[in-house]
Amino acid sequence: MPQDTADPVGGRAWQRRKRLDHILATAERVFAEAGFEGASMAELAAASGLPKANLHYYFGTKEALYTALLDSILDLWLSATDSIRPEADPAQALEAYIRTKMLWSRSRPFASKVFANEVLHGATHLRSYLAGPLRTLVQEKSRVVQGWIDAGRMQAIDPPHLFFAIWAMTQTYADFSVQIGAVLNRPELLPEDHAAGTDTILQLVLRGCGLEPQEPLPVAEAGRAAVAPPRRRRRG
Amino acid sequence: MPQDTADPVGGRAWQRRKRLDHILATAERVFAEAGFEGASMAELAAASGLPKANLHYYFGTKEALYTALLDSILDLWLSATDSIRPEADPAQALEAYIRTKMLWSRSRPFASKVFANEVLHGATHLRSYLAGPLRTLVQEKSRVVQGWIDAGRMQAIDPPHLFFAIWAMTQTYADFSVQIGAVLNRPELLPEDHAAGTDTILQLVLRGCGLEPQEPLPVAEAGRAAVAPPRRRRRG
DNA sequence: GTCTATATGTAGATAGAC
DNA sequence: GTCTATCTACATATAGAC
Repeated sequence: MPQDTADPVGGRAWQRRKRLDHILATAERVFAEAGFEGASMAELAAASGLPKANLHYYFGTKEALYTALLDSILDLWLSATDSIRPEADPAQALEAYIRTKMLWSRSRPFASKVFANEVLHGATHLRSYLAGPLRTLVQEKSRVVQGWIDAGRMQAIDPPHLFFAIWAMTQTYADFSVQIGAVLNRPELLPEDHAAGTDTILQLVLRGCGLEPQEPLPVAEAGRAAVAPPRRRRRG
Repeated sequence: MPQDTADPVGGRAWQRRKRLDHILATAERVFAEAGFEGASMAELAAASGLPKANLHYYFGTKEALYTALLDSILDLWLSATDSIRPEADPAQALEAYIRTKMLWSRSRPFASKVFANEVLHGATHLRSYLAGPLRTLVQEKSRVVQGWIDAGRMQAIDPPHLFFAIWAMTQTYADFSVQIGAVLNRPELLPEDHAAGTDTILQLVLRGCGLEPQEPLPVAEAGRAAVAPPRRRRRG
């Protein structure tokens, strides 16, 4: 479609950006489902409704498209730990972090899968990110957690490994959703499955860190996994 | 495949099996690092020191080789939950399960990665396994855990989601070892990293399920308070 | 900017000598 | 059983008309 010549409000740049975003959004899904090698430019073109040549026009190579996609995902990734600050309440901060991560597993499962696939296969395109910004972030947030421990505000635990555990537990609801769905006997995960997962992770992390759940929620019995047997309250 | 007539000690069949195992062992590493699509028959042949044509002679197609590899991994997978039996002590049973899974992440990281890659990309070759034997196993073991909960022997928790959490936390030390290594600033994970991970996971799961760690380390410090921070080293 | 037609490499798979 | 040489298909990437 031909572009107009008058462009008073940045219409052209805007249209270009819109197409780039459209291609990236499509690529996120396709690369998530097939991996980098498994996805072909023909498949990406078909999925985005464009001829192959257009993808090359916009991104040059398949690898450039892929790294552009990774970059757009990383922008999102680093901002999740905002709640973990020295002055925050440990239980509230960890709960907010876990809920944020679980929300992403539900809303951006393809982004999570692309990231997982890249790390799984050696993180060739992510080495500098992992050893740079991510490592720095973990060090910084680990000092915050260690500060809480030293102040007697929570049980001692190895902070970096606590983060590894939280990442693993939350991202598994995106990366391994096929497995979880098969075990729960569902074609795909339901919101209540994510809710049950969130509750489970919160219990493990908060109790595991000596942080009793704030106050048993009045509606805590709602939203359990359908496959799970009914839950009794406490022992005794 | 032509069978020989004279085979007094099974030498030929044994040699054949030995070669198959050699190819599968090599394929486990190559498929783990590159994924199914990313690995080529030429690469597999080079890695196993055989001509390409031999791989085709033994397995027919690349996909047949891959599914044979998956089968050999699944054989291993289902046996880890043996410690979870009704009459067992919940803390000991869960600890044994977690230690077994962590041991596999250390000793068979490639197997874990192949499995992870397959699930990540839709589990095309694993659907019947996930919805069949695995689902059955989880249901069975979930009943055991629910029995412990109903008997007041542990804190209430959603059993299937507890298993998802344990799988995620333990397998991340194989599947995402590159990320963990980068954050910990190591070229590859050390035994002590796995040990620290095991301790962290055990703490989260056992305390999270209301199961105090069995016996505090014999390193004195009499009453290790539940929430107190015993972490600080000797001060002076 | 867009898209058809095509160049060029490499993949999986096999034929056939040994 | 083993391995070299080769076939066919499809991958990425591009040339060049519009």
